Amino acid sequence: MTDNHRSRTAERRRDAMRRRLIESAMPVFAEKGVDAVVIDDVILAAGVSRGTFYKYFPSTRDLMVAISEELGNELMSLVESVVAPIPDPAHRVALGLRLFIDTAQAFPLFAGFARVTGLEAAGPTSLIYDYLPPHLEEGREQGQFMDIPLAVSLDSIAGAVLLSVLRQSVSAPDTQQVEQVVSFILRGLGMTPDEADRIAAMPPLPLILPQDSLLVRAHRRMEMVAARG
Amino acid sequence: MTDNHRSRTAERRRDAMRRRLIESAMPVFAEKGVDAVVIDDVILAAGVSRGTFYKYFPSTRDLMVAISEELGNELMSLVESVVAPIPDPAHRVALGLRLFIDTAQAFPLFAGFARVTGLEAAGPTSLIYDYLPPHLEEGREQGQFMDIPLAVSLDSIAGAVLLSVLRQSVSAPDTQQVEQVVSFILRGLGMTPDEADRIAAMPPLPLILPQDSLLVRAHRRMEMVAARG
Amino acid sequence: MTDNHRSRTAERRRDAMRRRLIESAMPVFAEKGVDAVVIDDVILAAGVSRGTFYKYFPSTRDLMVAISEELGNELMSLVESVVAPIPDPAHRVALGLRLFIDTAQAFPLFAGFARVTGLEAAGPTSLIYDYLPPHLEEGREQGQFMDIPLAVSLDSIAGAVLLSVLRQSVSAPDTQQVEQVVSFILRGLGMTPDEADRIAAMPPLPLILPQDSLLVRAHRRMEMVAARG
Amino acid sequence: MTDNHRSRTAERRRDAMRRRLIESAMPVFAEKGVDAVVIDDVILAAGVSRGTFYKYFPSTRDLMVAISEELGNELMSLVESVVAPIPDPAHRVALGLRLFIDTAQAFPLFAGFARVTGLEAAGPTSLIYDYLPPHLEEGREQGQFMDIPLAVSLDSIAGAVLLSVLRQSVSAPDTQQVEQVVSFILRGLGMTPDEADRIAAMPPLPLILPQDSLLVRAHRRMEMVAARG
DNA sequence: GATGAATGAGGCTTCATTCAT
DNA sequence: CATGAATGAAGCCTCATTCAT
Repeated sequence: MTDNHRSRTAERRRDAMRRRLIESAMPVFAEKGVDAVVIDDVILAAGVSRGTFYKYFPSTRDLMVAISEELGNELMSLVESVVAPIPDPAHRVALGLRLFIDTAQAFPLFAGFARVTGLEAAGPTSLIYDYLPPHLEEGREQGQFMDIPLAVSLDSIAGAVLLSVLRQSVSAPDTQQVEQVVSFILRGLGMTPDEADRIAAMPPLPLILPQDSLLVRAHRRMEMVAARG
Repeated sequence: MTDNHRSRTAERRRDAMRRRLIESAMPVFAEKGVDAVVIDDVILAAGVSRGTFYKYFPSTRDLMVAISEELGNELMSLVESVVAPIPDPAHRVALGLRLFIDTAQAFPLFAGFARVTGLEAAGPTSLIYDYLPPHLEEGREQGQFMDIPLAVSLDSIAGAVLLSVLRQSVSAPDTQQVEQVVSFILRGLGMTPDEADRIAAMPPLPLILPQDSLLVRAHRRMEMVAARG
Repeated sequence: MTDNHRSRTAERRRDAMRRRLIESAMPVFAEKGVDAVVIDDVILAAGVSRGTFYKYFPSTRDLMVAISEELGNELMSLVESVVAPIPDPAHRVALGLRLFIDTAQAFPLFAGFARVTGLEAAGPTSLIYDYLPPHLEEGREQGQFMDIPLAVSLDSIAGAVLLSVLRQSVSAPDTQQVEQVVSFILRGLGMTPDEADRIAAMPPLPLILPQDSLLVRAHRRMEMVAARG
Repeated sequence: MTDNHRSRTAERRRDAMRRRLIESAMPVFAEKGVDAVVIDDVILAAGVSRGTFYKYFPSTRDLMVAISEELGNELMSLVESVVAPIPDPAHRVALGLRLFIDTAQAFPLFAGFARVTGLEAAGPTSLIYDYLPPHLEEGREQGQFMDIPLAVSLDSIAGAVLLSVLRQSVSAPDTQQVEQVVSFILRGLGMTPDEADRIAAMPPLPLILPQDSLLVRAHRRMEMVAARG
C-alpha cells in the first residue's frame, strides 16, 4: 500500500513535469520556429534544469513531436465530439473544417505552431488525414460527394486548410474567407455551387476548449510570461 | 576596349561560378533539408574554397533563396511560354498546373527541393501566386470561374498543388491522381464536374526543358556524383 | 538484548549490501574499464538506488579500491594457506606465483579486472609486494636466491607476472608459458637454469576457491546476467 | 610552381601545428594522467583554439596515441643507432635496456608519460616488443641466451623494465638498481650470474638526444611554462 | 532508511566567419 | 584573387550529487 501510494505519487509528478515542458515549449516553437529552438530556450521557458529536459525528451524535435501529437489528439476529439451529432455528412465536414480554422484564428499559438511545424509528418494538420476519411466516405455513399481517390481529396483539403490557416496567422482574420475556402472545398468534392455556399455559411456550433486543455494552458502560460517579461 | 574585354571576361567567370554553386547545391538541399546543410556540404559539392563561397553568398540560406528564385523564374517562364498560346483560360490554367506537377514528378530533385523548402516564403510553389492571377481573372470574366476572392483561390490551389507534389515525392507517380487534383481545383473554381473532368483530362502539351536549364544541369550533376560516389 | 539484536541485524544487512555492490560491480569494472564506469552502471548492476550507493561508497573509484582490497586479501590468504606448509622457499615462491597466474587464467574476470586496474596503486598485483618479501628473504638465507635489493626483485617479479596475466587475458591460456615465466623469475633470482626449470615444473597444488569467495560469487553473478540479457 | 610552393608551405605549417600540439600536450598527460586530460588542458597548453585541436585530432586519446607513437619511434631509432655497432648481442641488449631506463631517469617527463599511459597497447614500453626480438634471437644463436618462447622473454623483460621505470619516476634515481634489474633480466635469459653482472655493469655509451627531438622540445617547453607560470 | 527526480557544472563538438598567404 | 588554417561562440550531452518524499 505504501509502495503503491509512493509510486502513484511519483507518476503524477512525472506527468506534471511532462505537461509543464510541453505547455511552456509550445509558445517557444510557435515563435521561433522548430529549427531555431534550442534546449536553452525550452528549459528557460519551463524553468527547469538541463538534466530534467533530457530525462523527458531526447531532443527538442522529440518535444515538438510530442506537442504535435498531444495537440492533434486534443483537437481531434474536441471537434469530433462537437460535429458527431450532425446527421448530414457534408454539413459535418464543413463544420469540422470551420471549427479547425476558427480555432487557429482564435489561438495564434495554434496557427504559429502549425506554421513552423509545416509539413512535418506529425504536424497538427495531419489530423485531417485521420479524421476526415469516414465522413468523406459517408458523404460519397449518400451521393453528396463525387467518387474521387481519397488521397486526392485529402491532399486538396489539407492543402487548402493549411495555407488558409497560415494566412490567418499573418493577416487579419476574415470570416468571409473561411466560408469561401470551405465552399471551394465542397465544390471540389462535387457539390453544386449553391449547395456549397449554403452549407459553408451555416452558423457554426461553438467549440468550447476546456480550461485544462493544452492549448488554453499554453496560451495562459504565454500571456503570463508576456505580462512579466 | 581592353578593359571592356577584361571586365566582360570577369563577369562571365562570376556568372559561371554562381551557376556552379547553385547547380551543385540544389541536390544537397534536396537531400539533406534546408536546415541541415552546412557550408562544408556546399563547398565540397561545388569543389570550391570557403572564401569563394563567401564571395558569392553570405549564408547557405541565401544560396537556398537564390536557387528558389532561379528555379521559380525558370519554370514560370517555361510554363508560361507553353500555355500562353492556349486561348481558353480554364484550359490554360489546367495545363499549367499539370505541367508544374508533371515536372515535379519527372525531377525528384524538384519535388525534394520543394519539400525541404516547405512553406518558406520564397519556395518554388510561390510562383503560383505570381503566375495565376491574370489567368484566373480572365476565366472569371469569361464566366468559367466563379467570383471568389483571389486569396481564397490562390491558397486553395497552391495548397492542393503543394501537397500533391509532396505526395509525388514519396509515392509512385500516378497520372490519374494528377488529373483528379486539377479537376478538383477546377470544380472549386466553379466549373461543373463534367467540364472540369473533360478539361483536366485533355492531352498535355509537352514541357521541354532546355539542356542548360538549372533543373537539367543540377540533375545531371547529381547523377554524375551518384555514379562516381 | 533487543538493541543488541537489532543492531546486529542491521550490521548484517549492511554487510550484505556492501558485498552486493562489490560483487556486482566487479564485472562492470572488468568490462568497461575503471574510468568508464559511472554510477548508473553500478546501481543498475546491483539493482539498488542512487541514494543507497552513496550510503556505502563516496565514488565509483572508492568502490573499485574496495574491490581491489577485498580481492587482494582474499587471494593472498588463500595462496598463503596453500603454500605455507611447503618447506622449501623457492618451491613455495614458485607455486605461489603459479597459483596466482593460474587463477587469473581460470577467472577472466580477475584478469580483466587486473587489466583495467592497471598500475593503480591498489591493483591486485600489488599483493605480490606484500606477500613475497619474507619468502624471498628466507630463500636468500638458505642460499637459493642471490642477494639483490628487494625493490629490484619485486619490480622484476611483479612486472613479469603482471604482463603474463594480461597476456592470458587476451590470448589462449598456455601452461607451458606460465612455467617458463616462473622459471625465468627463478633464474633472475639466482638459481641455475636446471634448478629453475625443475622447480617451476613441479605439479601445482590445486587452489580451491570457496563458494562464497568474492571471485566465485562475482563470476556466478556475471553469468546469471549474461544468461538473462 | 606557385601552387607547388604554396602547398608545400601549407604542409609545413600543418606539420608545425601538429608538433606544437604534441609537444605541449606531452607534459600535460605526464602530469594529469591520460584519463584526466580534457581538451581545455591541451588547447591551453598549446595556445590554440578549440577548433584547431579538432582539425588535428578527434580526441585527447588520439593525441595521446600519437605522442606514444612519435616518442616510441624516436627513442627506438636513437637507441638502435647507438647500440647497433656493438658486436656482442648480450651486451647490445643490456646497453639498450640501460639507455632506455636511463632516459626515463633523465626525463621525468618520459617516466611520467609511461606511467600514465600504463598498459595501453601503444604505450612507449611497447617499443621493446618491436626492437628486442632480433637481438634476443641473435643471442640465442650464439648460445648466450636460453631457448625460451619469445612471448615469455618479452613479457618478463617489458614488465621488469616498465615497473623499474615507474619506480624511477617516484623515488630517487639509483644507478645501482638499474644495473641490478638488467642483470636480473640477463640471468632470466639464461646467463650465469657472473656474466650477467659483468655485462650489466659495463660503462654505458651516452645517449645524445638531438635538440629537436620530441622529448627535448617537450621538456624545454614544459620548463618555459614552469618558469613563467 | 531507501528512493529516484531534479540539478547544473563540466566536458564535448560543430560550424560560421575571418584573414594571412 | 582564391585558398583553407585558425578561431571561438554556441549548442549539445552526461553524470556526480543532493534532497524531498
